[in-house]
Amino acid sequence: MPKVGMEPVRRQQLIDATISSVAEFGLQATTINSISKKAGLSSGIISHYFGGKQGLIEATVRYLLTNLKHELIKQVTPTTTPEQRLMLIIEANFARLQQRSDTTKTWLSFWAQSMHDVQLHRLQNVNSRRLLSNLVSSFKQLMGDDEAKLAAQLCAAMIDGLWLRAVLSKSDQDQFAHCEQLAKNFVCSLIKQYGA
Amino acid sequence: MPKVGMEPVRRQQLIDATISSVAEFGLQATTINSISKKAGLSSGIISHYFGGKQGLIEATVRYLLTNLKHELIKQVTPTTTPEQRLMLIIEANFARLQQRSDTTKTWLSFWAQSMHDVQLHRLQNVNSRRLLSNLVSSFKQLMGDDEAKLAAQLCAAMIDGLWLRAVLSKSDQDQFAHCEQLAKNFVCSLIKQYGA
DNA sequence: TTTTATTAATTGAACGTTCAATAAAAATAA
DNA sequence: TTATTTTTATTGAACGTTCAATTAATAAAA
Repeated sequence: MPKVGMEPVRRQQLIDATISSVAEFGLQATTINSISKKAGLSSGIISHYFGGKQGLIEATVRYLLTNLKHELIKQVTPTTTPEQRLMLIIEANFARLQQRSDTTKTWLSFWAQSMHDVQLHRLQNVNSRRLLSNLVSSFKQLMGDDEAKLAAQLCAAMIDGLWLRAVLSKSDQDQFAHCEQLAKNFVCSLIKQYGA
Repeated sequence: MPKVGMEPVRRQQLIDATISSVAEFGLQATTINSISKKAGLSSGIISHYFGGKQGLIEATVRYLLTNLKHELIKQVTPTTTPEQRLMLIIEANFARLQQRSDTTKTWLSFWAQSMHDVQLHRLQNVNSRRLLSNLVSSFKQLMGDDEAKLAAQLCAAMIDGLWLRAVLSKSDQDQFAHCEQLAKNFVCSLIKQYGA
């Protein structure tokens, strides 16, 4: 079996299997056995590539976060207007679901766990602050600094709130799309309200 | 030691200890030992009063939910205006923290777990729908039915979103109070926007 | 004494980690 | 090419730990 250069392949296999297992069973019931079984690999391989279960969990979170970041960056061009940029931010955040339906439950599990895990909390904070700073810089081009900060805070809360309630009520794709539209409309009303 | 009529006392002791343990260690690391130790009781008592760990977990969630409900009901009087009622709803929801600082982490843990636990998901849904229906009925007295439904959805998302982001960033009491004020201002702007 | 409340000890299953063994590919030598 | 050695990738059984649940014993109250 052994071919050279399997490392990146195996790492991705295990990360995918982790997302799948956490989505299906929850973080609590996710074991190295449930992961390795889904990956079609042995349990020992986890320690070999990630140093242990905890290392794999963290790598999985990092993967989800960088994915979210790239999802946004790849869409933005020099000609993107502030309004368009705000819409793209919303789309990227709701696409946490659209691209893979099983990632939503995973996000929620990791958020909860981040309250009791220093490493995960650090990663979570980076992500949360990036969303806010992206929003602030976009709003600042449309209104005063103070208004922009307020608008960004409300917008971030609205995105997370709509997303959270959709996940918790096990919404389908259509309901998610509806929430995404609500978030966009909300941004428009913020611009109208505070816009210079 | 044994006195008669200890059941309600012990039950509450164990529920309090569960909240405390989940807040400190997370749901994952909460064991019948960590709970019973915090309660100053033996681990066997959990099975005696709750049939097992799962029974205690569910009883704890039920306790938190009924508490939230009572928090709201006890404030509402026949003379409460719709605007006042909306403010009370927000206060009750943010008071999930104010009354006890360790309950916030507990809420988040239980939300995440509800994605993989049928019983918890049922309880969570009841609560989520009650918030929404409370909001809808209040808004309906201030605007048209369709506008009220929309306002309620946005308001529920804003409450949960602000609350979630405050919890995840480990905000202090002051920052929570600030978020509560943002939520109230948001309700006011909804009324101005859609109000008849 | 009988009942009720509680503890402390015990059980067996499940967990993450470790590690010696193995199997296949790659590299080298013939 | 073919044979041999070395490296890389992977396995799965064994180990020690931890957990929830159960059990028998104990202590106080009725």
